[in-house]
Amino acid sequence: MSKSTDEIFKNVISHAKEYGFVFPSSEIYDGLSAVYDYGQFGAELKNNIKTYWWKAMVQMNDNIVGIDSAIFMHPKIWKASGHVDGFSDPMIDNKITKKRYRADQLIEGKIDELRAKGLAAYPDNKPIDNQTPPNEDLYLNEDLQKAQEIEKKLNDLLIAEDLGGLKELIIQYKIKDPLSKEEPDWTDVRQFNLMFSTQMGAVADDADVVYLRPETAQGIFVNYLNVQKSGRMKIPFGIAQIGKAFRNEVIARQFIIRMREFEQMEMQFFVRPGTQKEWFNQWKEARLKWHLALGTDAAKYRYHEHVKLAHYADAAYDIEFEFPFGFKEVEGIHSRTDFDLSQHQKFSGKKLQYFDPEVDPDTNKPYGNYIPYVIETSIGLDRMFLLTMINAFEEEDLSTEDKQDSRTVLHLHPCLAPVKAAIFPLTKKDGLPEKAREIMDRLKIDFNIQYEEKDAIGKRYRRQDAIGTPYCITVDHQTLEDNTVTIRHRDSMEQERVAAADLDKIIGDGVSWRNLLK
RNA sequence: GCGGAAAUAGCUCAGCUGGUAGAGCAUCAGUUUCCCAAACUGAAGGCCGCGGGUUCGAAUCCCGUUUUCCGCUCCA
Repeated sequence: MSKSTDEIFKNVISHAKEYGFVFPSSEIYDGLSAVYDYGQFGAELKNNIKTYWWKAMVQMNDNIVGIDSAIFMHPKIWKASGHVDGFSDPMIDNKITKKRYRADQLIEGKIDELRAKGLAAYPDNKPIDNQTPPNEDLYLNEDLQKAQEIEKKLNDLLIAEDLGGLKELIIQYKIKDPLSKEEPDWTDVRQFNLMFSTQMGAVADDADVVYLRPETAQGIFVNYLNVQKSGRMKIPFGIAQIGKAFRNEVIARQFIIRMREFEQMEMQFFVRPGTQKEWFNQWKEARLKWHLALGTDAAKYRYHEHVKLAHYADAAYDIEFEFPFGFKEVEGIHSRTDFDLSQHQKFSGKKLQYFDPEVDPDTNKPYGNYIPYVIETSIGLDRMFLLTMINAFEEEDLSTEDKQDSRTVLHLHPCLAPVKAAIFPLTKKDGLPEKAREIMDRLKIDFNIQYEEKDAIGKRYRRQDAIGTPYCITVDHQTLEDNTVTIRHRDSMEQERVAAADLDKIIGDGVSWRNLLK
């Protein structure tokens, strides 16, 4: 990361705060780590991004519908999804090297080491899978025995969630810091629960633990049958949702890139098994197009293929954006197989099958009952927000030979801009304010409009540039005579004189969703 | 959570070896101004992050604490 890009990122953050886009949460109480609030313009921009997504996904696709599921869900859902087990890790630190490890992985490392050593004792009869000795029962040597013994203890401790036991195990078998030859000084093993839990019910004794959802997807899966039946949906079809999710990140930093409370825009697309690859490719392309339609330089985007796939996936790509601190994931497109629905079928005991009456040309019979496969598109709204801010942000040098000059401008797509137009009387007298307000009262029905009469006209233009307002309309003395105004364009800073009556159409065309969705 | 750095007006900062807080911009009121910032007059704005200690006296020295930044660790 060069200094200047680092600088830009810092400037975007302070710009976001200074102009009412993003504030640190609870700031007057010293803040709350990794939690942020969206201010007056941030909320508008965020809403506009949501609208763009919702229109592109739900409104433009007649086989996709949107839902809004609750954040609280039955605790069993997170057992079924694997989050209860997979989302909490026992961690241990070496006080000497200051390195942190997952305690279970440290022990597994020891097991692997012992195995390798033990297996080396069978030179003539190399085991095929590098794990099992040639004849386990007969020839278990000391190292292999020990490996087996530790493995069993590890599993027991993990199931019992015995953190003290894990530490004892590490000390007992003299497990070293893999990165240091020195004798390690271990801290206690601590559990990092990535899911937030809370209690349901006012009386604590009776209360069951419920989790704040760590992803919105499960709210879609558990409603899959409701939506399919009530909407008479036919495969392939999708369910979209925008909503908050919560993760207790070990380290949550880098502004709104990683927050404890964040918002996701997800769509789960249900398809016939065997067709997932084709749909996966289609959504992978469609989603990148959605990003590029905003006019972002394509070179700032790239796909990143997951080589190591999660247990439920058979393909996964991320869409990454080049932030000032490097390429980071903004959106994931994952082929989730039938894992989630199968799990929920198993844990809930409810059949989640779909009867497909279409005839398979190969067998001449209907496809019949199956659990659909799922293609997921999941975009982080807050990351999209930051991406949009960074991409739009420019400190423009307008200096001429006689005068130093610069402006800070957000080149937001007009559809996303928080304020669509600002209206200024050129001066505060001669009836210009009244005229300007009259025009504004008409425009504000359709558009988010700001009115400003304070300060020099140039200053007012620059203030609007800083929040990305695409149009500034100025009422001058000529307006009083012939009802024309000047309209000034943010990016070019050029002005034209138009009839006040044409403003609705000019602004309307400029901020129309047609520009993005056509 | 660990290590390093930082914290003074809304923002950017100054404030030397301890002597009771200052600038520019921004804000507010007014003046000026017929189209691209920083014109004029005036005003307001500070638990010097918080708590404790040393001292006659602390923004300044010491200890603790909180928050932020930069690394490390984690990331479905």
